[in-house]
Amino acid sequence: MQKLTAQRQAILDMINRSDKHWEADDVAYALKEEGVQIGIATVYRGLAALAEQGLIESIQLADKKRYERADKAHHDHLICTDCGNIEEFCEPEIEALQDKVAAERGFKIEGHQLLLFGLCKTCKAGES
Amino acid sequence: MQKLTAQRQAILDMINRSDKHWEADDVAYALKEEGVQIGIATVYRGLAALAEQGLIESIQLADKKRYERADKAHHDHLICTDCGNIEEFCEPEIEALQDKVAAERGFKIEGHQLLLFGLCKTCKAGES
DNA sequence: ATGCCGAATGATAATCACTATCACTATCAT
DNA sequence: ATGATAGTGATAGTGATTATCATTCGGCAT
Ligand SMILES: [Mn+2]
Ligand SMILES: [Mn+2]
Ligand SMILES: [Zn+2]
Ligand SMILES: [Zn+2]
Repeated sequence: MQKLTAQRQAILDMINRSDKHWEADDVAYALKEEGVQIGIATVYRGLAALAEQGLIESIQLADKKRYERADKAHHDHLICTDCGNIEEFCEPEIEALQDKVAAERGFKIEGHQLLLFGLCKTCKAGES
Repeated sequence: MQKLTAQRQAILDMINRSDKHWEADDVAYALKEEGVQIGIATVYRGLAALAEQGLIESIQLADKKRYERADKAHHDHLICTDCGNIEEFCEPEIEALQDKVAAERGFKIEGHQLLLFGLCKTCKAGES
């Protein structure tokens, strides 16, 4: 079974003290910054282990995974294709409709991913 | 500008004559099967070019891209985590709510991706 | 305290989908 | 024909992630 080692605790603390959506490299770099020595493979394994235990959340973007705190209510994401900023939103009506769609087909939902791509307010304002 | 070469026409025909969600390898293999010789890089480039021209649709799954016919109305996907089967659904109310969420934030939507993961009817029935 | 065992670590090799490079070819306009 | 432009295909490279493997750590039974 999974252990909460010093390295994993350091990763968990790092993620828990911000609202960022972290990628593995970011975590490794930030830990190195504050003097925690940890191999990149250990970061990947730690993130996977913590997510599996529900101590952090993971979201799958196009190419890479991001991790965030697990102590927030469920939400989905708006991703700015210009600056990369990620906003969060919660829309219970959408979730309910997803359940309806699945129920109609005899499909048992285990999870979902809703990503809205486009321009955030700031980037939209600065368009040519 | 983009040309509709013989290779790209072959890719397009292959995709248009089925309802599958193709990955690049599948297309390359199927073409080889029917005697069309085409390099894998050309398949990747052809798929990207056809999608850019709107002649086929692309969806981004966790790790790899899939391509499908473009002559269907917009829809999202239910993905069986057991057998890999992909079902389609269309739910205008969800699309409308997405627009509402974005509008509230001054976010300009350029695209979205909604994936529902879980067990299809068949796989749900055969669970232990 | 000592030894054992499963899990974790970290350096590094490997994987996998995809993209870049590059020499060559096909197409089209003059 | 000539040149410009885009495409092709073999292959090398990329980047995120995972596998390998020798070494180390953390309990726990003796
Ligand atoms: Mn989030
Ligand atoms: Mn589809
Ligand atoms: Zn932005
Ligand atoms: Zn299934």
